[in-house]
Amino acid sequence: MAGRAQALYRKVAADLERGISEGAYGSGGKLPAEGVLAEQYGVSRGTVRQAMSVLRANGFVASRRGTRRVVLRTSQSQSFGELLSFTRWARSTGEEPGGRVVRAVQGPASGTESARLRVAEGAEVCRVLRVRTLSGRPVMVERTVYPEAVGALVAELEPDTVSFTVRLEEQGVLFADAQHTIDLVPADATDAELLGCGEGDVLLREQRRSTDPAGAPIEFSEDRYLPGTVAFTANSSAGSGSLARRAGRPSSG
Amino acid sequence: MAGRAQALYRKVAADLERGISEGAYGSGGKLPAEGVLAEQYGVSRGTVRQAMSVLRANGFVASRRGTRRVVLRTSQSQSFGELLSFTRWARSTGEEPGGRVVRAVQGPASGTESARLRVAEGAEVCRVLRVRTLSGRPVMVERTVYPEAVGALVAELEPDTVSFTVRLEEQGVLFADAQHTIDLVPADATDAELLGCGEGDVLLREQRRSTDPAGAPIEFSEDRYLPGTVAFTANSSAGSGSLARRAGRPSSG
DNA sequence: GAGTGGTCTAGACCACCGA
DNA sequence: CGGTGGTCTAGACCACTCC
Repeated sequence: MAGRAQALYRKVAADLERGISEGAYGSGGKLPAEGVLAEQYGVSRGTVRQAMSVLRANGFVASRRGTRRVVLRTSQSQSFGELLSFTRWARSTGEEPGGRVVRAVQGPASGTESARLRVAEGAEVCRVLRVRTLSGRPVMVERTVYPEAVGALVAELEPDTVSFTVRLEEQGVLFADAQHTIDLVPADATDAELLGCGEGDVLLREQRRSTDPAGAPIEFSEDRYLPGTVAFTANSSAGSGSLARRAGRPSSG
Repeated sequence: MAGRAQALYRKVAADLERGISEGAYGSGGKLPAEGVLAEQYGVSRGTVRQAMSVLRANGFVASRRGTRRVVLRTSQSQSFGELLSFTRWARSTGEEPGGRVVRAVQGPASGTESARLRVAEGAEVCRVLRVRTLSGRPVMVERTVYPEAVGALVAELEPDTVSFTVRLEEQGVLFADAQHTIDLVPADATDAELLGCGEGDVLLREQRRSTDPAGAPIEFSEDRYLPGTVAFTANSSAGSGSLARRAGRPSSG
């Protein structure tokens, strides 16, 4: 009963998510019991529970012993790809994304870089500085470091390539996991010039370390957004929250 | 084999997390196979997999078919309580937390408030404005709205109560899930006065809607931090990411 | 007490990775 | 080709909620 293009439990989860976002159960409404859903979909209770764990992780339902699951929110969820790719995100919001490479250099990894990319200190890495635009308006400055193997692919891309992420995926680079840190940082001279703001103005910073299915780092990126251009959302639960709060500036750049 | 204070899979997960953070497998190292762990802990493979799903959700391991799981990070993870409670968070970082109620009023819920707390429009809600301090230094302004039942408990707390969250939990209010939005917002006159910054200065905003195990909203809070005082971290994966990116100011306050 | 979700087991087959 | 994780099933017992 395995070996399908898409796992059964993912189809069930997707179907339930569709139902929820279409308001089939209402906001705060109750989902059918596991047993009922199992029969409806013709699957075992275990498969229904696997689907439910996806919905729970995405913040759609609350669940506890003794009562049926309750709808927590009805909005659609965003995909992993839209989180990693500025281009995909922009398009999903109806905006026209753009990007321009300001600088791309190769060189030996610093101590910080080698730790973040898990390569030997002094190993060659590829650094790219880009401005990202929405409908021509600069909104974000992106500083990305790639390990040598990925950097070789990046180096072959045209400077005006809109989405590096999409191109890398086409080359077989798979993004599987990412760790993010979100905080504030004052704009430096480069940020100010590229974004058209004042030096020292506060920007929203997202640092991101993406890894492939084998756990090997693909990129480390530091993105700085102008105020009012972006918001991040997350869900957390007592069982296992992915979101956490840290003190001050953990790795000020 | 059920009916324990803590589920077996949670003990296994906690034990593995401890091993990982103590470097027993190294950074980027491989974990033992599921079958091996099942035998070691004397549990079934299903229980080991449940434990692994916790580790995966918390960003500790990457996993794929064909090879053993790989350690992604070795740092300790924060608890759900430390995410929701400013006080617990501050103490976990070695700081001395403080809080002062600036204003606490009751009144009919606005349209926005009623939607956020899932109460009828015009239903009584309790609004609290507080300054939060670290070692006496103001770092955050907190605007929280409680539904009437919770507000009644809050109203009985002393104004200098350090942690409302902890006191509410003592009264039997259980926090089970939360949805968060993180973005930037300019300081208004109140923020500026309470935080000692300029009006219009950019602050980091976290909006949070917490619900109990039944899915009923407990609070809606809007917290505004001074730059350099806080950072949020999150993990996401292709399977089911809890983090997402949204456009502009989704619900500007 | 009936209904429901939480936990655990045992076993099966498959897809994938790497030697 | 053996080892490993991914998926699915069937069944069991328990804790909890609500009537």
